[in-house]
Amino acid sequence: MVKSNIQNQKKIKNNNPFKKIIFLFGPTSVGKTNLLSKLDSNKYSVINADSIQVYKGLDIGSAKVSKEITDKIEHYLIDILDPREQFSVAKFIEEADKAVVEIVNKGKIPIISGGTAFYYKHFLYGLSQAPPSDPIVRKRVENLIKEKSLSYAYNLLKEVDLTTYNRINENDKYRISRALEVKYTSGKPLSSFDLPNTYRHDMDPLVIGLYRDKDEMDKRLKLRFDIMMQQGLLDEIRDLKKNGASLDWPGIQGIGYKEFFLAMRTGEFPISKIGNLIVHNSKKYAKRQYTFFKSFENVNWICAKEELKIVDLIDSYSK
RNA sequence: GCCGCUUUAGCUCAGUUGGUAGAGCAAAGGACUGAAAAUCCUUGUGUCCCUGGUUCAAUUCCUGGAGGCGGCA
Repeated sequence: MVKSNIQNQKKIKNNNPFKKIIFLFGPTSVGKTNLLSKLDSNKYSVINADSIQVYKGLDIGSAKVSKEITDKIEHYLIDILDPREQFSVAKFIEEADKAVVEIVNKGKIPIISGGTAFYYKHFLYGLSQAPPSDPIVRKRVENLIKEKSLSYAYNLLKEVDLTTYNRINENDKYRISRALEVKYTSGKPLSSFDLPNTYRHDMDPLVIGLYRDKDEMDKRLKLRFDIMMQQGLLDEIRDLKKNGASLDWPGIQGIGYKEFFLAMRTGEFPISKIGNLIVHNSKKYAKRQYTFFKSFENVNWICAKEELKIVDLIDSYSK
């Protein structure tokens, strides 16, 4: 009995679909998509880890992988949600887990690639046991802040969760809201839920971080906007508008969309100005991504220009 | 040509009743507990346009000059 249990465990371990898994991350516009298109589609499939590219109809502004590339190499978690629906890390992990199993069952190796560092982190380590967001409670907290004030909410947090209160800043509305929300839905403070600090599923991943020089990044981001315009970004925005899209749609929070919808709200201003803003916001975003990625462990940092080196690394890991 | 306003951080501008100065944006760095393309934090020495004068002390007051903006010719 005991023996067969051990054997069983061993069997599971050996067949662990999560054992071999590749992470290819880097900031927006660094050249992830181009690299993926160079890989052997019989050996690899891609799982998208980008919080905006999951949305249908947000193609050009999100710099989504083209149909050509998804035809060439299989992609998961692209176009899975309507832009008015809320995606989340939890959904990402759930869907990505399913995709991993599916890919491995096909005899291929999964590559998780995209720019959302938050998703990687929790895919690797898992989430805490804290309750998921409850829209009703979230709304309640939001109203509380509106009626009283943020500092009132912050002081409330001090009463119910001193650890979290000390950890987050008094102006961080986002996190103050979430911390209160957890308290109200579970009755327990957010800080009572520990964050895991080991990899899930006994993963032994290959983690590749792509980078590029600042000047080059800036040039690429600027060029990318021009290409988006050529591809018909304005038509895409117009279609979205026609379908009722607005700033409160989760998908419209994406850079390349929110700037247009903001401009529509505050009164028209020139496309060139919107373009400059989009490029500027993308630069700031890229910087935040680097900062987050730099905090990750076991990363093989490689310049995105060294394509051969990267492909070799992936192939030798996959043997 | 005359009159008025103006010149201070990379940009837009505060300010100092004379004791060499500070906001926003930009830039750089950082954080990240179920919304993360989100949210937030830290970092400000700069010939205070130039020149001469008054003064213990001038970016500040006065003289002259240069640039910008506006008005009148």
